[in-house]
Amino acid sequence: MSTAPDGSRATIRAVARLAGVSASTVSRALNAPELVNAETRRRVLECADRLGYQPNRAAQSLVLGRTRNVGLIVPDIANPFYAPFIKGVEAHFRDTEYAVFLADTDEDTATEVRLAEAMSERVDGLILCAPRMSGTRLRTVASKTTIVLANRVSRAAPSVLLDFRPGMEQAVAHVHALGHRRCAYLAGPANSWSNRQRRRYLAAGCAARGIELVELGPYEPRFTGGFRAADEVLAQDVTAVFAYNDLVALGVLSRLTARGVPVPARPGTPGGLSLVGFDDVPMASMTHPPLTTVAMPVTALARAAAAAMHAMLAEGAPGAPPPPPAAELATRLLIRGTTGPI
Amino acid sequence: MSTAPDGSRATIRAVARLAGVSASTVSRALNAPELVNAETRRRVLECADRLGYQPNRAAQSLVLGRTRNVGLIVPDIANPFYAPFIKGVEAHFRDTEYAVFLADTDEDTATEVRLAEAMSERVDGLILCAPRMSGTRLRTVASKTTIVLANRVSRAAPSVLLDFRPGMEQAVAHVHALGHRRCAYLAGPANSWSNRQRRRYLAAGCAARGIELVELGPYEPRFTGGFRAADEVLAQDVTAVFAYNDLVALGVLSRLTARGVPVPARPGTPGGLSLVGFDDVPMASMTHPPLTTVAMPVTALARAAAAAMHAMLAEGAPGAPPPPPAAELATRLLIRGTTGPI
DNA sequence: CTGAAAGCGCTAACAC
DNA sequence: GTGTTAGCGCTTTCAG
Repeated sequence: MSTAPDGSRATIRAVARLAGVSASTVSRALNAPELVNAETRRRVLECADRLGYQPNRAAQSLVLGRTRNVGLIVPDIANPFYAPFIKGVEAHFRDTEYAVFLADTDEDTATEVRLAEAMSERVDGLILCAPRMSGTRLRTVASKTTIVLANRVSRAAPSVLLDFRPGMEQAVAHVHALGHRRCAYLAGPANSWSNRQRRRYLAAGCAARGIELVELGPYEPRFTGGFRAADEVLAQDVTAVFAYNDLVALGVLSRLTARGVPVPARPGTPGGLSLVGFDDVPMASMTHPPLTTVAMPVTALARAAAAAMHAMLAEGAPGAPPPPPAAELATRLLIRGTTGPI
Repeated sequence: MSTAPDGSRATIRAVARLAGVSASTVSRALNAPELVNAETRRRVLECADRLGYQPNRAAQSLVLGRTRNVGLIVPDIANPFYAPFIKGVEAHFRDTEYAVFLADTDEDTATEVRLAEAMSERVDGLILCAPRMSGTRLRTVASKTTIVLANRVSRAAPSVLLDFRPGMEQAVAHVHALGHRRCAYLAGPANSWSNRQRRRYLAAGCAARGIELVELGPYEPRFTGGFRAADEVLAQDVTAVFAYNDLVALGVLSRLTARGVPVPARPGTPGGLSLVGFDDVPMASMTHPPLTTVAMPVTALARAAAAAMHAMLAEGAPGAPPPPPAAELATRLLIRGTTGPI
C-alpha cells in the first residue's frame, strides 16, 4: 500500500532504513542510478516500491528550487479556437517530468492578472496565450517566472506568433476577385492583439485594392456576438463581411439565415451577403453552407510555445531568459461555401 | 521590485533583518496578525512589501503539509458541456487561498489515470468529473488525496450527481404524447456513467409507455459522431431519436438537414424525424430549428462539487474522508423546435 | 509579545 | 560506492 498503517506517507528515511542504506543512497538510486551499485540499487528500488514510496514534491521543490509544473493561461477554454492550443501544449508535456496546469481567465483582464500571479508562485514557467494584461504587468510577471507568450508580442518575454498576413491577404484578394467593393469588419475585443492584427492587415489589403472597409463593433467574440452583429451589418450597405472569428461568423450566419438573407448572395437576387471567418474551428466546416475562413495552424503554434518553454526551462538559466525567438506561423484562406460573387 | 539585485527572491529572514525582528515575528505578522504588536506588525508588513517578499510556497507546503492547490480533471475541455462546470469550480475557488489546476484527459482512460496520479502529488484535493477509470484505480487515487466525484458514484469517494430521471421521464413522456412509438437511442461511450444512466431511464420510460426503443452506437460523443449516427438512424424505421448528448444531436441535425430529412417531420409528409438532445449546450438554442433537449444544472453541480471539496479540505481531516454526501440535482426537458407530432 | 531552536523531507557537497 | 553533514525557507513549539 501507499500509506503506512498510521496514514502517513513513507519518507526517504523509511526506505533507507528498510534497505539498510542511508537516505543519500536512496536519493541517488532514484535520481542518479549510475552512481550506485547495481545490486544496492535493485534492493533500494524494491524497498521503495514495497513501501509505496513517493518523493515529497514540496521537499524536492524546496531544495531544487523548481516545481516541475508549467502553467498555461488562456482567455476562454470554451472557445473552440483554444482547444487545440491547449491540447497541443498538454501533449508536448505529457511524458515529461512536467505537469501542465491550465487556467481560464473568462476573457477578463483582472482575472488574468490574478491568475498569472497565483500561478507564477507555483510553476517554473507560464505560457500566456493571447494575454490582455498591460505590458507593465507582463513585465512584473516575467520578473517572477519564465514566460512564453503566444499571440502577443512584448519585450518582456519571447513569443510564438501566428503570421496573419498571408491568410488575410488571401481573404481580401478572394473577396475582391468575387467583385465585392464595400465590406464590413466585425471587430473583436478592442484590447486584443489578434483584433488589432486582423484589422490592420484587412485595412491594408482593402486599401491596396480599392475596397471600402467599414468597421463595426466591437462584439463579444462568441456566437451571440454574431447575432447582434448580423443585424447591424444588414443596416449597412455592404456585400461581404469579415468576422472577427468563426464563432462570430457562425452567429452571423445563423441570424442571417433566420432573417432569410442568403449567404452567399444568390446570383441575380439582391441583398445576399458573403461571409468570411477566422480560426477554422471544427464547427466551421459543418454548417450549411460551410464557412469560408482563415485557418490558423494552432496546433503548430502550441507545439512551438511548448517547445520554447521546455527549452528555456532546460537551459536552467535562472537569470535572464535567452534572446526572444519569435516563431511565425503562416495562416491561409480556406474557401468553402459562404463566399460568392456579388 | 520583487527580486533582489542578484535576482534571488527575498526570504523571510531578509524581511526580518530589515524590520529588526526575528523570522518568527515576520511569520506571525503575516499569518496570525493578532499575535503581534500592531506597530511591529505595521513595520514588518511595510518591509515585506518593500522587498517584494512572497513566501516560498514549497517551503510552506513542506512544513504545513498542504499545497493549497486543488486539481480538476475533466474528459474534454472542448466539450461545451464541461465549460460551465469548469468555470463554476474556478469561480468557487477564486478569492480563496486555493488555486485550481485544470487538466483534460482527451476522453482517454489511460491519460486520465496518468493525470490523476501526477496531480495527486501536487494538490490537496482532486475533483474528478465523470471519470472513466476503474473503481480499483479510483480507490488507489483516493488513498493518496482527497477526492470529490462529479457524475460518477463510488464507495471510494463522495459524489455530486445529476439526477437524470426527471429530465428523461419528461423527454419520453413528451415524445410519447406526440405519438411516437418506435424510437432510437444513440449511445455514447460504453464505459461512461452518463451513458448508462441515460440508457437506463430511457429504457424504463419507454417500456412503461409501450415505446419500442432501438439502441444504436456507441458513437463518439461529438458533432462528427452525430454524422455517422444520422445515416444509421435513417436505415432504421424510427420516428424519433434520443441522442447521447447535444453535440451528437447537433451532428445528426446537420446531417439530416443536408440529406433533406425534415426535423421534425412535416405533418402529412413521411420520413421526418424528431430529435432530442442532452446537456443544453449554448449552441443548442441557436440552431434551426432550436434543439429540444434535457437541460443539466451544470453550474449548480460545479458549485456543489467545489463546495464539497472545500468543506473536506477545511475539515482538515487528514485521515478518512467524511461520510460521502451525494447531492442530486434535477434535470429537466426543454421543449424547443426539433420535436413534433409523428 | 517576541526570539531561539527544532524540524518538515529531500538533495548535494564532501569525506571516507 | 556510500555515509555524514548541512542546509533549502518556512512554521511552530517552548521559553522568556
